[in-house]
Amino acid sequence: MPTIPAALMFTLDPHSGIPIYRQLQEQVRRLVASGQLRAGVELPSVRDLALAHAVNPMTISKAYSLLEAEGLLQRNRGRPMTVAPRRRAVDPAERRLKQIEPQAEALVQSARQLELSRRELAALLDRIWEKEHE
Amino acid sequence: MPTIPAALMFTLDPHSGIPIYRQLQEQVRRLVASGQLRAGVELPSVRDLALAHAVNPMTISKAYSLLEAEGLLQRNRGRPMTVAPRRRAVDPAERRLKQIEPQAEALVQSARQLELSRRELAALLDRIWEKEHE
DNA sequence: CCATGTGTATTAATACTATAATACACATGG
DNA sequence: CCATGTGTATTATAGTATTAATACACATGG
Repeated sequence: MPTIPAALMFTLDPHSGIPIYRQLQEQVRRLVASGQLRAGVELPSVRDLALAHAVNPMTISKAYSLLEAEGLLQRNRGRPMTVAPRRRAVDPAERRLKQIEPQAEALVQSARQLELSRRELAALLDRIWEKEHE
Repeated sequence: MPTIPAALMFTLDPHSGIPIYRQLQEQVRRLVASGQLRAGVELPSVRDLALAHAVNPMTISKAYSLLEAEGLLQRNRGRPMTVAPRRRAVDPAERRLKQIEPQAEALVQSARQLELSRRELAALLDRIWEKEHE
């Protein structure tokens, strides 16, 4: 039996303006890319996730379906979704950096529009990094 | 006559998944907060912006209306929108940092889910910062 | 066998986003 | 005066996002 509710691996905010299914989709992508979700691992059930985050089950299912279409997840009839077997177990750092790049570019643009210095931005990120140390 | 098309102050991407009107809204907020758009300055016309970014004029108008409701912009019948008079000309760094915080938190979360190190993230941001040096 | 657990398909309803084509009220400069 | 420039209101259409309530097919453990 799972002692830690796996449904809490994810952060879903219905009020963030970003579609819920896409929040989930991107987080799964990252956890798989980093190997925190390895091939064969079962994902939280649609109903559990939906319940834990007060969201409609079909919204979760939509994310799962898209991830299956991407080849990241594998559907198993009557059984939980699993992480699909992959060529590489873990994406090399270069690929993972590529994945986060657009988000980083957007942040830099915001910082410049706010006329923050590079050091102010770096300090902010350090502070947040510490605050969320696991 | 304006030599530099002011419409290009903004970056609008219809395919980013973020509503266009909100992209514009947030960018204006930041430029005002930093004083790059000072009180009294006229904003690009709805039609110019719409044309320059291949977007519907009403989408721009929606952003302007929301910004006017926020008190950041001022409508002048028959005349271009202007930046509203403000108590402070420029937000102090603290307020500007507050404004970018959620975006920074999201980036840190992504980096952690990708199991990037703090230094890898910092290096990426430095690289992007240099690349977009004005 | 069957209760319980998977994910999914279906259909309906609602809200938000964006486009489109007009039309209007107002201000300004020639 | 009036062409031209503002922003806006209106109406309609389309696509997307989300919720909701069922129902189904399959797998597993007792």
